[in-house]
Amino acid sequence: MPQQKSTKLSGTANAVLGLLSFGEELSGYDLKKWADHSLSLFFWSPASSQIYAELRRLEAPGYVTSRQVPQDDLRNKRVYRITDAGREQLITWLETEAIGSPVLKHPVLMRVWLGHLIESDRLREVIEEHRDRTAARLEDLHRDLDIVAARENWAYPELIIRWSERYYEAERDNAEQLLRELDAVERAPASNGASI
Amino acid sequence: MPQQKSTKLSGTANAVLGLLSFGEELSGYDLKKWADHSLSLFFWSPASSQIYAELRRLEAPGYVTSRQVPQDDLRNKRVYRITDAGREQLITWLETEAIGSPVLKHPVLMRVWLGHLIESDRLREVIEEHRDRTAARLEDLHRDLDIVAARENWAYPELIIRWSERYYEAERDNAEQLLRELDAVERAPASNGASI
DNA sequence: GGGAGCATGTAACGGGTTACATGATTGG
DNA sequence: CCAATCATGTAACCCGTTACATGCTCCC
Repeated sequence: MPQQKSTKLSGTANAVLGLLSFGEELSGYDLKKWADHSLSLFFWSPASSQIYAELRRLEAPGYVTSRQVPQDDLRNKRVYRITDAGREQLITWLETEAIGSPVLKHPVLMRVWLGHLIESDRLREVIEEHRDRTAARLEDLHRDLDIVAARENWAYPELIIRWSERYYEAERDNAEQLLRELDAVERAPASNGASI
Repeated sequence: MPQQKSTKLSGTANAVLGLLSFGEELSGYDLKKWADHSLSLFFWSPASSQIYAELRRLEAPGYVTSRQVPQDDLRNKRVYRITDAGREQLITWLETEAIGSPVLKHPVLMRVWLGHLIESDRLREVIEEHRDRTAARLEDLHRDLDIVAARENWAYPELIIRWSERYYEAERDNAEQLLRELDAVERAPASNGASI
């Protein structure tokens, strides 16, 4: 086994390893979809092209193994499985990697922040859309919960989904509250000079 | 004025322009600190080196102007001010740039997700630390609110801080709830096989 | 005297995205 | 038959970080 000096893996590489750490054999394609539903809740969902790249990067030092799956059709499909070395690498990463503070990139709030440059009806519209998308996402999430809860050994992912439900509820409520406060600001005695 | 074809600005460049859109003359150094307190709430805080780079990139097409400020000492300080063209650019960006969904990068949740690879006491510790840091951050934020509320024309940034307060409160409560659910999971009839 | 903060950068690097390419199968 | 989905990648590019360099001044 080619156990060369581990050239430090990126966060994304470890995230992919994490996806595989639940024990299933998955293809790059599977991983992408899987990532869209789980990873995206607290990390982000890497582009498919990167997932394939990471898989190759993980296979070289032996953190994953792959095999070609014979399909009934002519398509070729390659599935990956985590190795003991891979699991160990992931554990070490979790232990040693510094835990930074959460980072939020929120395009809607960016617009609110720059509210003095946006027509106020448009701003309200953006927030309302966000609130509605959040509510919709919440329903999807609830469906995911049922799926995950049915599985054995998925207690921790279930906690993530429960957490995310609370998170999205708060997001929805915060948007609602924001709309109320926006009303107050805009009917206030012209304190915001540059406002449109 | 060198109004060349605008080579599309990055999100960060527009964020810096946003910081300047409140009308003050600011140095790169100021902008960095300013960003740490406001931008970081809903975007992220760029490295200082990048702020300086963006400023140069913004000055070339005339979105900002700068002037050297004579100090009493020998240090040289350059302050930047947004131009009309800059304000227009920012407005256009806000109107045309697609509003993506929020992205959250949350190292603590990543650990929860991979709870089956972490010693359970350690996991609990990580969450508790996160809860406490969040609570501390909440107090800082409350101080920022007073500062911003005292200013004229800062109604929108004030909304952001209010939103962030609610956000951090939810984060703190979610962490607390997570700890309770973690108890339940770990005293449960061994459903999580690979657990340590 | 020395450390913290002020102030501005450069160079190298890597990580990740977008856009594109290819081709097969399934379902309406 | 056409769109959607399955499935895997390559190449170009940019964005942003890290690490470093420089030198001042204020305050203990």
